[in-house]
Amino acid sequence: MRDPRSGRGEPGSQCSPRVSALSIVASVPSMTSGMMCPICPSELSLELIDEYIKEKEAEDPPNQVIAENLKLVPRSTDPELLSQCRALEISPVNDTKPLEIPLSLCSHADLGPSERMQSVTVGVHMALPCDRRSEPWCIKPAPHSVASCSFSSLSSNVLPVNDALEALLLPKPELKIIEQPKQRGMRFRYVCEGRSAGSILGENSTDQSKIMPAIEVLNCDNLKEVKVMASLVWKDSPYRVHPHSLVGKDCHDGICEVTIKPKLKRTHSFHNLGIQCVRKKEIEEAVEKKLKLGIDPFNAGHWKNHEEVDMNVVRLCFQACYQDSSGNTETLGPILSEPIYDKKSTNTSELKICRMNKETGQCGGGEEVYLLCDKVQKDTYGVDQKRKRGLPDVMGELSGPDPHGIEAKRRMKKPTYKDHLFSDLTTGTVLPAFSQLCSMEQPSTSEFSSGTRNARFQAEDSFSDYDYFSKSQSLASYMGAQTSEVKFSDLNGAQEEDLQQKIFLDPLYRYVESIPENLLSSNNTNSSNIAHLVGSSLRASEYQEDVASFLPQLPHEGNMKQT
DNA sequence: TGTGTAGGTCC
DNA sequence: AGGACCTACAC
Repeated sequence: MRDPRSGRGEPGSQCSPRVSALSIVASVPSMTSGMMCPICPSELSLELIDEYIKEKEAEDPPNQVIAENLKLVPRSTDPELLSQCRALEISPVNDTKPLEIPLSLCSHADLGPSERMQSVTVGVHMALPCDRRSEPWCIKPAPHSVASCSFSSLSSNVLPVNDALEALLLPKPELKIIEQPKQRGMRFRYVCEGRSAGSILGENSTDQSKIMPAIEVLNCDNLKEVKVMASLVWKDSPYRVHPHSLVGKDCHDGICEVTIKPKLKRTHSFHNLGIQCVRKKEIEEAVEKKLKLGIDPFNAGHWKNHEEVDMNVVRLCFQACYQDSSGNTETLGPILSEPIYDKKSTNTSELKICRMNKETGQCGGGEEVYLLCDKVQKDTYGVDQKRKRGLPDVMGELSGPDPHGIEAKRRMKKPTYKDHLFSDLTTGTVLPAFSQLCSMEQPSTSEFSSGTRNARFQAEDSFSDYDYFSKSQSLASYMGAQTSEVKFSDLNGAQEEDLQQKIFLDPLYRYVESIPENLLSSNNTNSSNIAHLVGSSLRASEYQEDVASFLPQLPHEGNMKQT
């Protein structure tokens, strides 16, 4: 068999049609056992190809570059092969039209129909549009790149013909991100913090198993080495260079450079890659420095209004370069990771529930659960999605026809607010912020305005944004999937009207919905219909962290306390 | 001028 | 790693 790296093979052996920088079209109406493959080292066939190219060169001068660069060396005079090779046809090639080589001489007697046609169009290599000429991945595109550098570099003076054809027919190397960075959870660090900037984790990383962002270079088996560079760019187009820097292992000047030896390993995991942020007043200086070093993957250039840049989010940008078999430098990328958000920033970190007034609810519904949250965002992260789920518009109520909740109170009789707080002291944790509100009787949303200033602001934030509760979606989804139908009449003592009052925390409400009928028998008393949020023995601050762990155990009965 | 908040620093 | 603190700035 043919060695994919050396391009050497045994005459007469079978080989698969290769595709590479040129489009190779194998149109084989029929295969004859014992035929020779022109791609394998069958010198006579190469001679014929050479002759054919010369003919085409005469007919088609614009493709002269091909004929100049591709000169084939005859090595065989096998008459049988000669007759087969006469069937070879090569069409002229230009930037848009693929070179077609019918592989009618192949000895693939056992090829299926789908294997007889192979065609891949690979255009002109995308050179990086930047001015970092000193760096290998910043090569300006040639004015008239014809079917890539790897093709134009073919020269009989430099390469044996098999290598030349190998270069033509191998798939083009490709740069790929195989492990995206974790988007949230890492804090950008200032230089003044005098510490490591930590490590960007991979999206699949867990506490038990650390996984780092990783890239892979595909189709690079024949390459000695591939240099990979990572830098930081804006989250959005035009993906300008970001003032923040990558720091850590293999980093310098705000970028990270590593060398991959594909014969040993085609992948690279970026360990100890941190993000060091610059102060706002240092943005311009940082950007200038990078641009002077030629770090500008998308050639997005200079930008004057430094307020434009979002300092709380970056993308990793990967580029790679390698030398082909003729010594020409080829580039891969740039490719972009998913955005990485600064954990410290309120605007980009995940919402966190710091405190909640209770973790249990009446099965009859109609209760309110109050959450105090940290990292409440004022952009619209996740809001639209959750609003579509039909959660109540609490802030909207304040500007609605019943801002004080008087009409709402008149319509329903619900437990007093004190009841909410103290109805189940065995599990609920009444926290200071709420204790300031305890004297109020069942407040409507607007009544929070009459609380202490601190509590009011916390409450407003919490209520307006409680639906950010990131885990609630997965919880709600799970519960949605588990929901069994509950007839209102089955709920002992509960009125349909009560049930139709959605409580604030949607997952809890769905939880109530999901109560199996056998737990809602007429023997139950009103007070027994208490739905407990699983993990309610946790302090509220611990609750959020634990949601994920209890989700898989959520069959109804096991998570429902009867008190 | 008071207040809240984002940015930045310290521990 | 992440909370606390300080400061500058916007409103």
